[in-house]
Amino acid sequence: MQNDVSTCSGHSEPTPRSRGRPREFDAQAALAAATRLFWIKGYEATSIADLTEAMGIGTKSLYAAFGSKDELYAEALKYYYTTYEGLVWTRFRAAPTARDAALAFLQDSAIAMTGGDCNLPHGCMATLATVGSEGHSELSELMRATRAGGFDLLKARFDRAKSDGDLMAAADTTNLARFVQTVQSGMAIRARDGADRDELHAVAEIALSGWDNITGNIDHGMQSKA
Amino acid sequence: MQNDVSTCSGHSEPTPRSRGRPREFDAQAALAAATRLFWIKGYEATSIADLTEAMGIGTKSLYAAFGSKDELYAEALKYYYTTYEGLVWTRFRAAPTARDAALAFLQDSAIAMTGGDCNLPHGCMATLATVGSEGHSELSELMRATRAGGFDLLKARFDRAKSDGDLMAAADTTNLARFVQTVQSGMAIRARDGADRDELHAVAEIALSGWDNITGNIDHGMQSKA
DNA sequence: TCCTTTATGCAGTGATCGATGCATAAATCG
DNA sequence: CGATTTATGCATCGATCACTGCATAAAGGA
Repeated sequence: MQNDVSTCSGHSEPTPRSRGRPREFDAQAALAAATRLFWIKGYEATSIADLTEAMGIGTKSLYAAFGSKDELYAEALKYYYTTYEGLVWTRFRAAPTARDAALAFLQDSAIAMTGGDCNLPHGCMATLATVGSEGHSELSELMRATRAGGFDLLKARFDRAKSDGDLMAAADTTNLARFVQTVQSGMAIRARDGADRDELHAVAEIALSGWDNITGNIDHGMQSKA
Repeated sequence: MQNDVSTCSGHSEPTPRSRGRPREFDAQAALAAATRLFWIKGYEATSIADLTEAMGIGTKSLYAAFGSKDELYAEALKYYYTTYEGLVWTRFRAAPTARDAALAFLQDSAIAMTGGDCNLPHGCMATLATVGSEGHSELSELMRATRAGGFDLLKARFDRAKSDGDLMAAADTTNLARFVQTVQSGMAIRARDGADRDELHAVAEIALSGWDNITGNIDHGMQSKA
């Protein structure tokens, strides 16, 4: 159900160029290699030399095909998202209730962040990427937007659940979505630190164990202190 | 027991050197400036030139006082921890129950990660630091150990709660501590992305809203799917 | 005062960073 | 076959990286 991953390979002719010497490498495969490297090491710690070696091409070909390191990173992030988003969001989309959706999202995140069914790098590229605050403002904003997209999906699903009668009208879907997003972000850090799949699954389970309390009486069931 | 924070200022003579030209700068203040810079920008994105400017000293003095960039970072991390750990763990230690302790930890983390009472950098230096996987293996391990220390404190407190009768004997304190740690890690990422204090407080509140379900019947209240 | 010790400022070390110039190779088009 | 267009390999660019050598300055001990 979650194998949209099939889109990751199978590109034979990306753009049939009419004239000039044909490209010697598979741009999709090279992008996949670059994506994996960025995913593992992050933007700043990945040098052009690292990339050319992993992609199996020279610097001239890299710049001819992708323009610059920043543009390559942006392409890699897009590739990452389109290739692997299904791992995390497919069951979420098919879930009948908001709670099932949230649980599926966190459970599948636990799987994806610990390598998926093949041995993907651990952790979430979009969540953990630093892309230093100074300079790279475009990339920094792109990352932020990518992360914000996850929040939007969660909140939209929870809002829909209100129409379905699945969630009470008083439920704070914004804070609910923020909470789920925060747990997933935390799982990314734990995965990077070596957490195994069982640990992350347990976290997902615990995170939603108070769902009824949360969605029912979020504002008067807790004594807010601050 | 917990207010070692007093050590952050008030150092007049760190080590009364007997001979030679005296140091012209305040090593503690310089370390504080370096810590702040590392905190904001991370290890890789902070250059020696950035550091010397922020610390107000030359490179020769920096290396004479701290040895290398790696050693300076290790000192900064120690300074960060000893100076600010009280912000997050003081109320935790004084809390009468495990639940109160966990809530205090998350609430105070929300405050600390959004600037505290003065304008500290947002996010958690120990959680968000990358310190690239390659090279820097010592620093990388130091960061991991620092993060693991938080888990140990949480788990120890929850284990103690079992003796107090505060938690049921069947409660899974390991997964409980991992969950709280994961939520706090996620808060660090949200804070770096611009989340305000109210949002993080709401997350803390929601995270513990299922406490009774978690601690009481963690293993049969949920249907484990994976 | 002279010697030793430590600290500082300036200039510069080799290494690596991201990115390019240039000559050449390989394709299509006329 | 030229002519044009695109791709690649090699050498290299200037900038910046973490870090140091050297001369000098400022302290204590004799």
